[in-house]
Amino acid sequence: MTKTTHPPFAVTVDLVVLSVVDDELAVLAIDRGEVPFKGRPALPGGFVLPKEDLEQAAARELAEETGVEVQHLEQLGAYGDPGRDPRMRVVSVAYLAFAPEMPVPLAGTDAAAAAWRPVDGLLSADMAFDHARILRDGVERTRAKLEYTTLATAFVPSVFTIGELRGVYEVIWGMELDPRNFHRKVLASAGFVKETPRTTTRGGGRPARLYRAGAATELFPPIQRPA
Amino acid sequence: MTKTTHPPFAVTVDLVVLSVVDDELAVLAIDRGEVPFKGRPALPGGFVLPKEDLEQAAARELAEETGVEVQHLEQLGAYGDPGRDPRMRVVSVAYLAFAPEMPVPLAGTDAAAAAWRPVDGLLSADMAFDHARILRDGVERTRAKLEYTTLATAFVPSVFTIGELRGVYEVIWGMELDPRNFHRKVLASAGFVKETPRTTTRGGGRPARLYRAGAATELFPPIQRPA
DNA sequence: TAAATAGTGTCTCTAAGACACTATCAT
DNA sequence: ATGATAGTGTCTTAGAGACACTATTTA
Repeated sequence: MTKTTHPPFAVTVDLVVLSVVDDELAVLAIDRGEVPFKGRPALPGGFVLPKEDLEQAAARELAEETGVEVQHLEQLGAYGDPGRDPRMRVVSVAYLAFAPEMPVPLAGTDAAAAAWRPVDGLLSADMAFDHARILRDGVERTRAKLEYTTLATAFVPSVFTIGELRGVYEVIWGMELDPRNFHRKVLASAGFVKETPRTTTRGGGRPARLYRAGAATELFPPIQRPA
Repeated sequence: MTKTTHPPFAVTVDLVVLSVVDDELAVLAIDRGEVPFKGRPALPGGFVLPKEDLEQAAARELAEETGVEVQHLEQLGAYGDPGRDPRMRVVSVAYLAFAPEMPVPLAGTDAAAAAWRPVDGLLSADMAFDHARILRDGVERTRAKLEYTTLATAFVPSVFTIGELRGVYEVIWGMELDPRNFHRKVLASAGFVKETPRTTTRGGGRPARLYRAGAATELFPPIQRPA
């Protein structure tokens, strides 16, 4: 390190929390109540406190602003262009998380406007700061991770059918998958899903076997994304 | 964002610059001249200036501290545990870069000790701060990227043989690869390498055709890493 | 000559994609 | 019965890995 004096920065965390709602990829967003970017959609987030680590800060802000709790937070990257916040020099560390379809998040004390919003609509809207870029990066990472990890199970309830799991892939990849080949591939990927004795007819048609998430976190063989 | 006042942080960049030197994976490291961690090996890096973006800061620090210039810098992640620097709260954004085998870096004005050091040895040594963790993350990212990108060509001179390219994979993955299958796979991956009319006997044995890097950045089909 | 590396061909096996076919529900 | 979704089987083809074999150099 150089001996240059260290200019002061603010450090924040921002959260990209994704879910599949009504067959659309959705993200938790708030409407900004203050300038700058007043009234514009933004990702939840806030300042890191002096004694907490970055991931703790992300979990705290998520709970405070949206009432949502997630199992796993994954760092997406740091965003620090000068001028990304017009008030001061801010470096934001973005985190990525996933939630199954769930009721409207409990609006906390902080930002009553927290809600699931379709990602496509939000990316066409004018998001605050560089949040559109962060969101795009989060979606891209998510699409890639579906291929070689068991991430899809984070988007469905604890008990689910193969068809519902396929729906997650279809919504996030934005394409239809062959139900028969998908079925075979999921069962062939060791530890992806674990059979339960139960079935359901909630999708209509022949009753579908219900599964739980298996022990694996990496998929082998992967579920490849068609070109 | 919350309306909490924003505690002051210092923001730095750290660099993981990898190369293959003498058939070993090596990283640019300096020896710290000051407390804390005086005399211990560390990654090059330094404070981000008020008006520069993070990647610019990384490129500047790399040039200042080591005299090395690289074509491509890739963000590895943010490291911000409280206590990672005993002097103050510092969030460091780590960048990853690659260089072909080259002479000892020109020691700059700043840290005359900058040198290529074998990664294995450094990870056993006591690196300053959390630099061992950052280095490990950088190596892991590099191993993964060899599979599905043309990254390996960044480790060889502009003109190279398939055998030399295989050497990069073998050193970074720490395993031997079948020369015949590797050869076939490289040529089968469209745009990975571009034939030149020349050959060389610098490896001994039958003269090997020389290639340049091709136009592709992603490999299809990938060069899969054996289990 | 032997030893070394370069390069081609061939065989087997796995898995991806296309899709025929059967199974079991609701209406 | 029809239509929907679930699930199995079969065929073709791409690509991974094992490895026999040939080519061309240096010592």
